[in-house]
Amino acid sequence: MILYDTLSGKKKDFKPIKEGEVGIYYCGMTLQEAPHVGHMRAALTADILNRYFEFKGYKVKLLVNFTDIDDKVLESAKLEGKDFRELASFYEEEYTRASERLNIQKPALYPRATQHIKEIIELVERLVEKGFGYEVEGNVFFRVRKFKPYGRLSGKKLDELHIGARVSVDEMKQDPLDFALWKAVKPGEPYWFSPWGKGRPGWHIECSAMSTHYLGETFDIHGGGDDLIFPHHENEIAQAEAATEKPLANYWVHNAMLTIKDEKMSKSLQNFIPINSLLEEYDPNAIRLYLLQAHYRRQLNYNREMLKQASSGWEHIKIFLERTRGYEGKPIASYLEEFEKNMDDDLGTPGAIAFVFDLISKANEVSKNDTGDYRETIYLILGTLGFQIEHEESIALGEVLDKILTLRSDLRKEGNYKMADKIRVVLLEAGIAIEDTRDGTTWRVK
RNA sequence: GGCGGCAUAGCCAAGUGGUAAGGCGUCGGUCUGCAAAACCGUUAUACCCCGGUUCGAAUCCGGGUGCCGCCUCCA
Repeated sequence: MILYDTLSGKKKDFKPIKEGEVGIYYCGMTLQEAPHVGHMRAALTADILNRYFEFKGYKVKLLVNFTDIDDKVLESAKLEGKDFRELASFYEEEYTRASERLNIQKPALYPRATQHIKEIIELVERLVEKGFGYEVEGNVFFRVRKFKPYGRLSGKKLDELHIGARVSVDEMKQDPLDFALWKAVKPGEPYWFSPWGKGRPGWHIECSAMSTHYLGETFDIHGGGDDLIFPHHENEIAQAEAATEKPLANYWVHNAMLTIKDEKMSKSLQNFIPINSLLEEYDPNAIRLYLLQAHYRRQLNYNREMLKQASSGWEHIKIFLERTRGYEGKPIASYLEEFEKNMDDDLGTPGAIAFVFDLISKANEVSKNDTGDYRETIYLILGTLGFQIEHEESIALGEVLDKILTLRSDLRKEGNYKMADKIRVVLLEAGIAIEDTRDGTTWRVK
């Protein structure tokens, strides 16, 4: 399996640290705003890593973190007149609700910054001891220029950074590039006790502390949105590697941004689509299809038309599965290999999905006896890609519909189309679409 | 200004040296009381432009043009 690694700028063959196991840390979100489609693209990328490694037989340990304390959270809480904990919990709940609906497999853990203050303080202490951190009036800063590899991940040069910089001027910093590991408490703010007095963690430190705490000083994959490459992940590397003198992660995976009208979807631009409102309008599987039909490293534009297209595409798949309901068989090995060939190349979900459509066409050509094998193959692939296929229709509903449809069939034989059509309309109103085909009448839940 | 990425049909999107996947839409056909769906077929002499390398390039090299991301909080 090959993965593109941001640090080396190349596709690299994946080799786990421990045979058969993979540890992944994927940056979730800062709990300051409603989760939007862009956040879900990241969550989905992590989900595909999670599911696909599992499919390949790995034991996966995936962590998706929440930053529930920092400047932005406090600011947002103040604005909404809420306690920051209340605010964070609220958005976290929104996030997990959307994740569930999108059938995103639960990570091993959703670690939160406020639950790891102890680990954070320990890491900051270590950095201070080694001379990478320095304390000024209860604040602790990271000495960026002392960490030589700084800028390697993002390909930035310190002096160039300086030029275009809008680096915050802070009298207390020895160098404008330095960033906060620990912030002294300000009036009215929440705080924790530390060797430097009352205060709270800086923005980047929690990820370094939590990832190494759960996954070890060096782990397999670290991921996140590509807007986090700088400064967030750059700083994470600096903090962790200055302390441990070991690489933080072997592979850096970054998903590209979602844009809307050719602009990045983000809070500051006020152009984001909350995922939960989108979920009210579209089938979660259609949203998943929309996102997975583009490669995760390619910027993707959002608009209604594309969601509509994805909805039609999903209908197509769904109808095939419903039409072949009850067909039995076993997955076809050569086709699964084809699927893997796509996925092994840096998570080629677009190719994998195109292949599913191909398989559906093929399934239509083969004899009824073989259809089951195709169905099972398609089913397995879709499941690995995280599509949710409800396969247990209510028996009672099925029985009732069978009776009604038999009755309607009699009416049609008698030429009573008026009544037959009326039944169709009424059922549609109840959410059941029926279709008359050569082999009889079929039904499906709309 | 620095760094990175992208440019493929009406829309979306794969493909990174061997002659253009797939989806949506369109059009035609089969089926059908009608409807819907399904199925079959159709839809890029061609991959932003100009040069070059090669038997051969969307794919490699050079030069343009346009768009986006990061350099500040952001998935």
